[in-house]
Amino acid sequence: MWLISHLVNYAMPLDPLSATFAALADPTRRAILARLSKGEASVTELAQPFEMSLPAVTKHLKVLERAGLITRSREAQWRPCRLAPKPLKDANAWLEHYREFWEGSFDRLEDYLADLQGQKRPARARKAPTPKKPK
Amino acid sequence: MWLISHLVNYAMPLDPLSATFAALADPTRRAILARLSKGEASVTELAQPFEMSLPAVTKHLKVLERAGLITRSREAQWRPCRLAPKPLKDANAWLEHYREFWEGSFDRLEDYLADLQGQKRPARARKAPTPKKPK
DNA sequence: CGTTTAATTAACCATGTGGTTAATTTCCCA
DNA sequence: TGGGAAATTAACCACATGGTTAATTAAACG
Repeated sequence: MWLISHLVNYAMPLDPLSATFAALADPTRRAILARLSKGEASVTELAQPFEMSLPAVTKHLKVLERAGLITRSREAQWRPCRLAPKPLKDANAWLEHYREFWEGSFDRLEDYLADLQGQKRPARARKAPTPKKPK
Repeated sequence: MWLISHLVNYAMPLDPLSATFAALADPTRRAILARLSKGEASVTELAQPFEMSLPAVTKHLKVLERAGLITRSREAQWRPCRLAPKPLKDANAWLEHYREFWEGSFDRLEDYLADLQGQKRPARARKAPTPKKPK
C-alpha cells in the first residue's frame, strides 16, 4: 500500500529542526549568516564575496528565510536581511542533549553504556527455537 | 566559462560541517542518533521503530557514516552501529559563535549593531551620484 | 548441505538543490 | 516619462535524496 507513504513523503514541509539543519548544511549559507551577524545587509552586499550569480544568492536566501534563520524587510528596491536567532537557539538545544558524548572523559560513553548492557548481542538474537512467526 | 564552475560544483564531497548538518536534517536520522545515544544497536534494531523498509534505513546509516556521526563494526552477520561524538562537537562549536544572538537581552543584537552602523543604507550605494540621504 | 537471518545492492521514481542565463518586476530619480 | 539599479522569476541542467521492491551477499546453524 504505497498510497499513504507517498502522501506522507511528497510535498510535506520539513519540520522546523530539519529545515534549520538543512539550511546550515551549505557553506555559502553559513557565510551569509556570518556576514549577517555583523549587521543587516542587502542582497547584493551579501552576494559580493561570492563568485556566484545574484539569482543563486536569492535562492540561498529563500532557503534561509523558509528556515526562519533570516527575516527580510523592504526599503525602496532593497530587501535588507537580518539574522533571526530562534532556529539557531533550537538547533543548539537539540545538540545539547549530546554534550555528554563529546565532553571530557565521556568521549567513550557509548562503550560504558554498551558494557552496562552486558552481552545483549547486537540484534534480536533470541534463539527462538520454537516456530517463529514465519511472515 | 561554465567549465570550471561545473568542475567545482559536481562530485565535490561536502566539507565536514556541511555533511554533519545535512545528516542532522532528517528526523529519522536524528531518531537513530537518539537511539544510539543509549547504546550500540544493529540495523534491524534501529529500523524497528520506523515504518520504512530496511534498505531505507541502510541508506540513512550510510549518510550518518559518511558524516562521521556513527561508526560500524562487524559481528557475524550483524553490523552494530555506535555514536561518534566528534561531528556533534564541531557542529556545536560552530553554533556557539551565535550564542550571543539568542541569549537573554541580546535577542535584539542585530538592532543594536544596525543602529551602531548608522544610516549606511543597505546596498553598495557608493555610486551616490547625488546626495540621496533618504529616510 | 540447505535454510534462515541480517544487511546491502540494484534499479527505479518523484522531488529538492545549487547553479546557470535571460527576462521581468519594482522602485527611485533626473 | 523613461532610464537605471536591485532583486526576483522562469526555464533549464546535473545530481542528490528519500523512499520503494526485488535480488543478492554473508554468516550461523541444524
